[in-house]
Order: sequence, then structure tokens, then C-alpha cells
Amino acid sequence: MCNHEVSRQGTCPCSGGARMERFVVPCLLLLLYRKPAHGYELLESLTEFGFGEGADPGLVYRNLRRLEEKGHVSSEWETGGGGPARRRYRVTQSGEALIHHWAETIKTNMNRLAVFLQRYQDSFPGRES
Amino acid sequence: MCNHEVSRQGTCPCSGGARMERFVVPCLLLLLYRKPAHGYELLESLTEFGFGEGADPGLVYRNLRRLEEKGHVSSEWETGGGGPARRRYRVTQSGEALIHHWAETIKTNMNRLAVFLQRYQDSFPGRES
DNA sequence: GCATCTATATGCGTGTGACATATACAGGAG
DNA sequence: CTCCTGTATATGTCACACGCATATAGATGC
Repeated sequence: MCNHEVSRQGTCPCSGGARMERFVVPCLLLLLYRKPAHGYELLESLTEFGFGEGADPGLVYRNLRRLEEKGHVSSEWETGGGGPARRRYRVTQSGEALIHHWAETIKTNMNRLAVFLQRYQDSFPGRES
Repeated sequence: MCNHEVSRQGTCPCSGGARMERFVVPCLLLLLYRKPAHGYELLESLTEFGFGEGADPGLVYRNLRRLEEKGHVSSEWETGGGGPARRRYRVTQSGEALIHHWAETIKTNMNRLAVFLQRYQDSFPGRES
């Protein structure tokens, strides 16, 4: 059974269709708003938003760096406590504003998908899956 | 006021975030299922699914060709009737199956967005926009 | 002849993400 | 001491998707 996985080399005929561009960004921001965290932690928390078990570290770290460049998050090195040093991120005011902006975009997206599904059900009545 | 436009060089800070990869594909298939049509016609009908007035012709024609390569649509040249010749597309059985597959993917996507918005509203209570 | 509308098609550049790999510290097992 | 595993961050590479620009061409009207 196809699980509509997000992957380029999967067998799903609409492979990649589950990708919403840069959706990881608002997810990271919201997680950090709720609680400052480091990348590795976020990597695991992302499952909450439907990112597969073990999201791509590259995706997470690169987006965190990029958000920091733009001033939407800030970070500080955290040594001690065992294990390698880690960078603890927190959202800035600008980052908080960005969350709200993304929320609007996501509402728009959801409406588009809802419109499609409505039209789909109109075209295929009696098809309950 | 920012309209969360789908564009790479817009001013929207989540520019591109409104893009759902290959979302145009199920839209084309559903339009063609409802009524066989040629590309130029689809180009205009796509507004129904939230594609901006005057969607990119390149996007439409390339995807139609690709769908035909994979056997999800078929086409025949249509001459006569004034104006240049046009290609009339229709969905195949395989294409119809693909619509259902995409519908599942889109439901999954919608759930992900809904989860995000739920978490967002939990984190920012009393924020009605 | 020239502009316009209809209609299809291709070229180019950039951003994005999946996947792979590199690096390094710490703790435990053998 | 060495090896392995787990934690943690970072970069390289590659393919692809799309926005934007451009090319081509028939038909119609001025």
C-alpha cells in the first residue's frame, strides 16, 4: 500500500507531491516559539508536523542558519552538560512576525486544497475512501 | 498588503511557500476528466484552483506533455475551426486512477496544514485574523 | 503589410530538498 | 586502549520544478 511518501525515488506516482515548499520553516519557528531548542531536538520534534521519522538533518540545519542570517532566530553555543556543544536557537521578534505571516500563507494553501477536494468529490460522487 | 503571492521574486517573506509541488498536475487531470480540452483552455480554467490569472503556459504545456509520455492523458491534433491547430487532451484510465491517488496525497497534505494551524492557534490564542 | 489574438513549445536561471558524507565529542563495552 | 554507538552540527552533490522570457505560427481584421 502506497503511503504517499515524500521522496524523489519512491514508488509513489505523485512522488514529491507531498512536498510543500519550505513548509519546514514555519514548523521550526513555531517549535522554537514554544520552547528554545537546538537543532537535533527540532529534528525529532518535526515528526509532530508530519515529517517522517528522522527528518533530513541537512534540511533542518541549513534552514536554521538561513533564518539566523535573516534575523528571524538567534543562537548561542551551549557547552557543558555532556556530549558535543550545541547551538540553542530562539525566535526573535522578527521571527514571531514571520510565523503569523506563514500562518496566513498556510491558510491560503489549505483553501486551495479544500477547493480541489470539493471539486474532486463533485466529480466522483459516492467515492468515500 | 501582502497577498502571499506565488512567485520567487515577490516581496513576500514566505515567497514560494504557496507552492505545492506539482499541484498543477491533479488540477489538469481533474479538469480534463470533467471535459476534454486543449492547453490554452486549461490555462484559463486553472484560475478555478487558485492559479493566478494567466498561469504560466510553460508549466501547463510541459506537464501535459509529461502526462502524455506517462500515458495518463492522450491527445489528438484538431485542425479546422479557425485559428491555429490545437491539441485536444483527454484522460486515460491510468490518468483517472492517478487522480484518485493525488486526492489521497492532497488529503494528507491538508491534514498536515490543519495540524500546523491547530498548533499555531494553540500557541497564539485569541489571535483571530 | 502589420498588429492582434489564439495556440503550442522551448530555453534559461535559480531555489529547493533528498540523499550522502564529513567531522567531532562523550560514554560504554570489550 | 580501542571500537562502537549516540549525540550534534555541517557541507557536498545532484536532479528537478517552476517562474520568466522568448520563439514560432496560423487566422483575422485594419
